[in-house]
Amino acid sequence: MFLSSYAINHQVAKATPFAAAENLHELFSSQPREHLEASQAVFFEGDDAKHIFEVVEGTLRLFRILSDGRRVITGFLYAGDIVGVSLRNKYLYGAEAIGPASVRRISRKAFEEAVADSDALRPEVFSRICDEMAAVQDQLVLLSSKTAEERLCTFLLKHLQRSLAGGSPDAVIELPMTRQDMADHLGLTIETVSRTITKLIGKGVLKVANPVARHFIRIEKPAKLVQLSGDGRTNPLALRVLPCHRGRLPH
Amino acid sequence: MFLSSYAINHQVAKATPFAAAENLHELFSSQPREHLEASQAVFFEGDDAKHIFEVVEGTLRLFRILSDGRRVITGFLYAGDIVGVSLRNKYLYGAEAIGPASVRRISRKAFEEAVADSDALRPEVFSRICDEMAAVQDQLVLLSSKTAEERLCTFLLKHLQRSLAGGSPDAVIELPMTRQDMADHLGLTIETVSRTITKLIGKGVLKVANPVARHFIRIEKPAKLVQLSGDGRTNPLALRVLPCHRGRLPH
DNA sequence: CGCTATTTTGAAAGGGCTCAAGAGTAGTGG
DNA sequence: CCACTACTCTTGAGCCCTTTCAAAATAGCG
Repeated sequence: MFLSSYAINHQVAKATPFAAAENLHELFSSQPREHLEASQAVFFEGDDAKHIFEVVEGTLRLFRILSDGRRVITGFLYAGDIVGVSLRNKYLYGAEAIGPASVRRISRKAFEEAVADSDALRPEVFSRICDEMAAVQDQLVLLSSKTAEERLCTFLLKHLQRSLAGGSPDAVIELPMTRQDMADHLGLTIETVSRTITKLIGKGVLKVANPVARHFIRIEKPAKLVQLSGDGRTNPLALRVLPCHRGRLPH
Repeated sequence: MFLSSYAINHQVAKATPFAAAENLHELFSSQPREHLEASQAVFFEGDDAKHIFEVVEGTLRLFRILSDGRRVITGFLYAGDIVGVSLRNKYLYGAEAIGPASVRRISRKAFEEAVADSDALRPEVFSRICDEMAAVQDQLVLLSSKTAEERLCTFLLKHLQRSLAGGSPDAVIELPMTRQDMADHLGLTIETVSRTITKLIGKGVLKVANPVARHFIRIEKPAKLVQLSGDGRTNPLALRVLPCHRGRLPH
């Protein structure tokens, strides 16, 4: 597994004319699919950001490694996601496949030219950047002040929403990543993740969907999940009452 | 102080022609300055993002409030910074002045038109978005796996770099925000921030520059600060050896 | 079936948090 | 000039959640 973990070879991305593209997905559709095995890297942190990638199938993890070996997973990418837009010269993080996956790529140069030429593409690029920024901001809130249980529930909730938005009828979500991946993403240890999931099962909030497939989880009480996630915003108007809140409520 | 904490009145930003602007700063320079008192809000989280702001002087804090009153400061803005670019319909966070400050604003519409029309402005907008993204990513790493001391040192180091880049000859940095602000930004409590600073003074790393001005801090041992910040990246090549690092090093 | 990787569970330790009190620092007004 | 008040910051003690270290259980795969 580890032996196969080298960055996929950079193929020559021809400077084909992308002028006709109506949306970002179309921009990639003419490019060949590149297959990735489990744990195979797409690029590394610090590499020259020469390409933009679209995930065709599978899941990717974005990560940074600290000097002492600690790993931080800044996000996950799923089919349809695009990576590399909000970067300049170097990739800010590494990207690798969690399981079998495939991507398409186009060169940054071709991408930027296509976007500059197209009035249809620019809003979509902007929209994706905004989504990415919003996601990172949410993650920042999660890491800075949520408990282990709140982090897990927030994480599961996001996956549930993604699943439901994708047209899935029931509340079963797939978590293709390992517990360690979840831990590194949520700023916890693998043991705490495991314990917290056990606790949530004990509360009847969720259930492992099938003993055969541990990575499928059924949400039994979505409302409870929302409540435990700590995201229940107060009335927005209340935010105006005391502009300069402190870290905790006055008691 | 709290009584004055209402959002500044939205003045009519005339749709003046910004076509001639060579850079983003110029875009704002024709707009009137709006003065802010301490703790006065520029906008609130959830407000319609109708304007883009440039900080002229002073420091702003960007924050989000959780349902139970906890506050997360996602970042600080200093003179020359621009806020509101990477947002869509609503502001993702509130913004308020830490001390006396002033800003200029232009409407989002005028901003977008100017950027769309100018080949000079687009790269600058993109560049600022990338910087913002890089900053949030770094903050994410900080919150997800750094100790209190590492967080403080990282924070101080960033301010030191800003100060030195600004042409300041000595290693004295100004921290206009309160300890509570720092705590809410670093995911710590005010007590831990205070204790950690005391510890760093004990180690001889820093010193309160002047008893009169507690918000000025002199860095005595910059090298030590870097070391304690935990940011010492390993050789980038080493990152390629084991693509799938775990949360901690094998022992 | 046997090996390995992953996950779960247990017990103990530790870092940061909570609660509480004290020490500076500013501003106000007599 | 000093007392009074309000606010920020510091310091102390005990506790709790998460981590650490260790081992057992489970799943995956040849």
